Amino acid sequence: MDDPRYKTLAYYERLVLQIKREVVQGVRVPGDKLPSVRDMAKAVQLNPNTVAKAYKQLEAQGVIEVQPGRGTFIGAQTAATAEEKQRVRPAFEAAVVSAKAAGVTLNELQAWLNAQFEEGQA
Amino acid sequence: MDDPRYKTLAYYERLVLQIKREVVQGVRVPGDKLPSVRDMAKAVQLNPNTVAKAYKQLEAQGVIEVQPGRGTFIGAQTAATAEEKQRVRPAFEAAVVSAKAAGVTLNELQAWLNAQFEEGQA
DNA sequence: TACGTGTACTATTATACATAGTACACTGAA
DNA sequence: TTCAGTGTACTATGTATAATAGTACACGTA
Repeated sequence: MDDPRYKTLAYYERLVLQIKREVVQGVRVPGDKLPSVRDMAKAVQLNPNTVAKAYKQLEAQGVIEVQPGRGTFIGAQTAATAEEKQRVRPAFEAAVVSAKAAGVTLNELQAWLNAQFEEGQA
Repeated sequence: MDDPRYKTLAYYERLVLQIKREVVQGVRVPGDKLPSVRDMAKAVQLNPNTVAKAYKQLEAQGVIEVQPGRGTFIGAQTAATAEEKQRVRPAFEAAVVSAKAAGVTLNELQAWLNAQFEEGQA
């Protein structure tokens, strides 16, 4: 969250992705408390409303849980429901199509995919 | 290109993805001539400028080739350069992270990935 | 009570998207 | 040369989203 524009993702989208990465990599584990909207806003140099927007989206996707009056916490990593798969799959397939159109091979994509999951084991 | 908003992708982005799909699936092969900006605009019910924006992006990514005064053609599918990999990989990894955070397993993502490449063989 | 929490609301500014219309430079064929 | 077709460039307008600022509310805990 430093430069004027990242050209691809909005601020709140970048924050959403960053928190997802930390959860996936085990940096944040279920039950961990996230900084408050105001504290996170100071930490990442954003407006509290922008952070709230990111939190709201993460909650809608089941990544975090909001306990009114207490704060927000990392949710338990449950298996994906059919609805969640239906939400995530188009974006995944679009990324695959773009990569394939650019000339990336299946073997290479498999390597990228496995690398992402090996990170989580560490 | 039918409804008011697809909620995720802009019109020109959807057109870019659609043409990539057709190239990846073999519906359009290298050397094929794409409809002109004006004809495609009529076909997909969009403004010629919006189609031109999609064509421009496809050309920048090496998917199509513009021959001034003649038209646009599907380019030869070459191996991905280091720059192209660097452009495509972040989007792929972001999709993987979101899927993993939603609870999608590695096996399932591998299946989705393989399915996309099996389509191209048909 | 007092405090911290997420949330809701209005308002403003800036950017991107999509449209419309016009014009230009280029190529190939009549 | 002339003409049609091509991609491209430009200005302009209306809309939608993003990000900001500021204020206020309902909730749960110490």
